[in-house]
Amino acid sequence: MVRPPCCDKLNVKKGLWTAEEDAKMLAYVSKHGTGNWSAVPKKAGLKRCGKSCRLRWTNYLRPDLKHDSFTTQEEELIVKLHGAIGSRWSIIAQQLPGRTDNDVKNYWNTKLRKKLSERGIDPVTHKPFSQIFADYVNIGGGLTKPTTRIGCLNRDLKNALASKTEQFPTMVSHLSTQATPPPKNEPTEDNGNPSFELLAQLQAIKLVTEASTSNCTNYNLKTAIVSSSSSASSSLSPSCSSSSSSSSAQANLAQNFCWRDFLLEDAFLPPDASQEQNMMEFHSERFTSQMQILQGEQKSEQVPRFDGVQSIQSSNFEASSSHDTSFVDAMLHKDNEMFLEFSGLLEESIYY
DNA sequence: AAGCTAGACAACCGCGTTCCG
DNA sequence: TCGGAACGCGGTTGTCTAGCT
Repeated sequence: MVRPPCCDKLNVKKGLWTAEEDAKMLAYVSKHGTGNWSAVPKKAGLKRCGKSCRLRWTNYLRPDLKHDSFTTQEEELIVKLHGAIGSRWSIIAQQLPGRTDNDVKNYWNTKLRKKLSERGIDPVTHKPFSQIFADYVNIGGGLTKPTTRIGCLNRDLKNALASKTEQFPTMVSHLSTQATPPPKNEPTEDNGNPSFELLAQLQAIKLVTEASTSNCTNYNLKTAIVSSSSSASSSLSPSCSSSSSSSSAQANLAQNFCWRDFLLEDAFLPPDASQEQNMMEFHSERFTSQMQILQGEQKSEQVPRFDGVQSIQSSNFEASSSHDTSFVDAMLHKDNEMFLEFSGLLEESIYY
């Protein structure tokens, strides 16, 4: 890869920042503000690349950052949002004032993932492991190529399987003999469904936060959106809403999409929802305004609006249950389609 | 006391997107 | 319209530290 010009110098310093460097950085920003990071090292007298300066500022030096540990409310919000939109750390961090995407990401990777696993919940799908096991057993008999399925199981689940050997000896043994690593490009943190757009993601977050303020926390709204959002276009910028090529696809998806297919029982309920009231109301308001802006943009561009809120509220919401078509089923269906379409390629990669 | 290990977190890397001349 | 630079994001790696043997 070609290094950015600002990072091209051999004498650029790497590694941890010293207090002296921090002081220089702070002095520079307080005087000139942020922006044009490539010029910052020179102007601030730092032997760092601009990228490193920006990172240090955004992740550590910014005065509005919290440096204390995460609260229970923050923790629960992260879990809910991760369930709703996957590992979109920057978006999640926006809902946590004073936290950066790096903070949230690190906290998730070091604490929350483990915590969920210990509670018997798969941190990727946010479903109880037992349910995933049940799904697997249910579908297992009809599979012609079980090795294509196991790739869907993420490493947390596999780890959990390892620890559950006593409870599920037959299945674990089955998996251990048939498991093959997923293809390099196979998404493991999301579900591989076709893209939905930023709007759907924002609506997902709104639903999550609003659900937490009301009494309907029994519904796993977050998981409902996983399928629509976590494999959305890699770009979350508003421009993707204006993409003409995606508009028709978006309309089709909106027509064919059924939230019910992805609704599950809530796997992670806050111990005391009332504690979150203020925080959730705050986030809900923020999202309402964000939504209004986005919806305004969409109207002006004549892009069909996918109204996930209405979809859920109107008819399908009350029908959600874990015995409906599940997230795992949807993944497997997609997997089947891909296999049929690229059978030659997949055969090669699976049976090596 | 020394060595080892795991956890926490800071920082880097690579890549996609956006901006701008 | 195009190409390069800048920016932003998510995944990964590196470093430090506390606890254990």
